[in-house]
Amino acid sequence: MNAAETQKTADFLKALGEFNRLSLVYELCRCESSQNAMCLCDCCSVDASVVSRHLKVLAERDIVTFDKVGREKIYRLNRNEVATQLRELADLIENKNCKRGHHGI
Amino acid sequence: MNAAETQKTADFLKALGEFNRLSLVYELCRCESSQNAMCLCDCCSVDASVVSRHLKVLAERDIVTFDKVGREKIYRLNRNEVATQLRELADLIENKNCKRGHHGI
DNA sequence: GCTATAATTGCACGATTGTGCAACTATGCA
DNA sequence: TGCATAGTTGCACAATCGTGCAATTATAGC
Repeated sequence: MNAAETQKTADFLKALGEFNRLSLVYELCRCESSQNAMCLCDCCSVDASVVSRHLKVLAERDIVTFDKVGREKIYRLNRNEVATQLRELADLIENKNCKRGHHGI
Repeated sequence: MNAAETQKTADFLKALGEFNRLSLVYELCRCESSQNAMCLCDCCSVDASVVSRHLKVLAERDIVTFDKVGREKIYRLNRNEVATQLRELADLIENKNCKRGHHGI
């Protein structure tokens, strides 16, 4: 596990590890349909500019994606990608794909 | 998903979402045997006091546990618990256990 | 064109966080 | 009893972060 990979994983977890951002993720998770940013504002009681910045962070980590429709941005959760990343980390931590080293099992 | 649960999950992810803390987790993951704090210092080049604080954070979130042996604290990773939490979140995000709502699928 | 709405950006500010150093506590060992 | 080692804590500081407000950009609709 090199430093760049570790940093990337840490950034991913950090993006999810903030109350309002995780609330946005849950909100997108709950709704089958995609949501624009204004709609997402309702789920966490902060200014629209704050939601905008949080969504930007989530998009930078590929946790959410959006389509631009007119003047709106329609966000959706990257369910598979996020779930896969979490499961890969879970597998790693359970040592399912660690090479067995000098100590043996 | 109530606020307290969301906060708890966010705190868990935040604890993992820092470079040196995640490095400590990886180090504990890599070694089959448990490690004391001084040994863990080697994996991230920071002061011992910093490692001490990071391990405290990880222990508070039940990511690691320790046994006190003499003047040493022998740390081990709570593999199953951490992996389970990550997988539960993955399942939630993939909507495996969300009730299908007003929009239908 | 003009106005309303969606979203972003600049700015400021307070709070939190990661860090190193020095001092401290606690335990093992001679 | 004295010294060495493991680990923690207090303090200070810089950096990051989350936030609100005001101004700005961009687009839809009249």
